[in-house]
Amino acid sequence: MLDIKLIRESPDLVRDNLRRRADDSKMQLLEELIQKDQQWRKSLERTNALKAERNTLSKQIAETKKSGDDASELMARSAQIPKDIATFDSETQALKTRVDEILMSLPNLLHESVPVGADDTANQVVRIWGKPREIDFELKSHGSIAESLGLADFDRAARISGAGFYYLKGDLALLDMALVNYAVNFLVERKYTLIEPPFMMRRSAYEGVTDLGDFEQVMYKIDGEDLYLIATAEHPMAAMFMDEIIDVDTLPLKFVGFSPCFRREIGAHGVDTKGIYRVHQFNKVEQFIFCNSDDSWTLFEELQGNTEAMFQALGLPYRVVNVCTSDIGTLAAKKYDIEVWFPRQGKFGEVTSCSNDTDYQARRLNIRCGKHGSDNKSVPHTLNNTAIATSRAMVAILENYQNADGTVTVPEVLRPYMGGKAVLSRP
RNA sequence: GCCGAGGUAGCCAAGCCCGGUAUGGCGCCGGUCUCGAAAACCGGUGGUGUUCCACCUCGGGAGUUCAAAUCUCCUCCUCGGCGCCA
Repeated sequence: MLDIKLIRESPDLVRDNLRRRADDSKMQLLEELIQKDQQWRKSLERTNALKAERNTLSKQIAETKKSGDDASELMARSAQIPKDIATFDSETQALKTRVDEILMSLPNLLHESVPVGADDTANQVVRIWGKPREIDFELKSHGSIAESLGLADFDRAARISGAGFYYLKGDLALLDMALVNYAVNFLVERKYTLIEPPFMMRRSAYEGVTDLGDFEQVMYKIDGEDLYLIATAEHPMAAMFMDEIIDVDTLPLKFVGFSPCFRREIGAHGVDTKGIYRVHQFNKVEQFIFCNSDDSWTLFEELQGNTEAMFQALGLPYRVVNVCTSDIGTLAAKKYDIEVWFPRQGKFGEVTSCSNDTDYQARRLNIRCGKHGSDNKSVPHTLNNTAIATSRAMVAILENYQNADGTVTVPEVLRPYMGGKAVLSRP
């Protein structure tokens, strides 16, 4: 959520920023917001004047009665006011409701370095790390590797849960847990506090952490309950301090969360996406930070550095892209994606996403920072980055580390988490 | 799921029966004092607006009333007990 004061004081700054997204409907909403906000303030003023009159009369009545005099004339005058107040009040509230509604639907201000573009081809490559292995045999897709080794069962999963689900078996299930443990240990060593969050959230909390469109497109709702399955551990970590004031001396708060992630939308199917590339459920280790506004750009690079260090240790070639205006979404001011090399598809694919949401997400959640009782409270910045989403990471490992004989080598850093195992083998 | 008790400012409480517009303590911020700190004392410490002023705020909503934290109804949430349970 944007600061309404910023919109009042510097509407052109907001307009110019929004123009970069080339979204006419949002621009119209902004203009409506500016207009309705002015009307709301006028309406509020009139309503308040009436309430002031009522309060004054009320006080006089109380005093008159206390001194034993007759207050019936004052009471008769006062009796007219509530009707007028009710009329003005409902008008004021209607305007305010609309103002808030628009405010919730406007996107964050973009950082100046975000590239402008109409689709993801405009994403800007920031750097490339590593070189794809030279492979002189016919590459298999991750799904057929896993199936032929007996390490995954997609058909039975589809029968009992539908497409987009999976059974992982034996060493592949172990690899999943190894990736989680590796990422958690890596970040705990760097002083991030491990969080195991709730896997479901109420709507009121969820509206603060994400785009309203996600409710229709992405999230699973529990039937008959006000509960949604989380799409990422980012969400419960962000909402953790909803409606609170964080003691400024404790910032920055650095967390590493672990959770399964549930998502309805899985997109296109195909021979290379059969398996665990696009799924309704996957495990993910996620980084999250609350910090002072001055520190967020430094910490943004720290989060990105953490994840790159892990993918380097895993020996997976990747590139980093600066995500463009059409692809960045509503919350982030800037976003880096890591795209790992998928040899079978012969292209880079997204495996992590690092966002600086500046004060936008915290304001939606009504989180402030400062000292209790002091005047200078402000809105903290929030940042999030994937550490490792195990599903995509496993696809990358299966494809990049596959051998001519159909086996898969285990990346060295993961072996301590797999009982020293160097090769994935049939159960 | 059933029964009970609760929800008041950053935290803890009072006020509710009997309606008259938010009371105290802790914490925190500022000041006095001090070489500095502690203590003590003084002031401040929810939100909004056109900020010397006014309005709103006692979980949320509706109602009664000139006037609601207080009375009535609805609703949400939390805690405790029972039930179920890894």
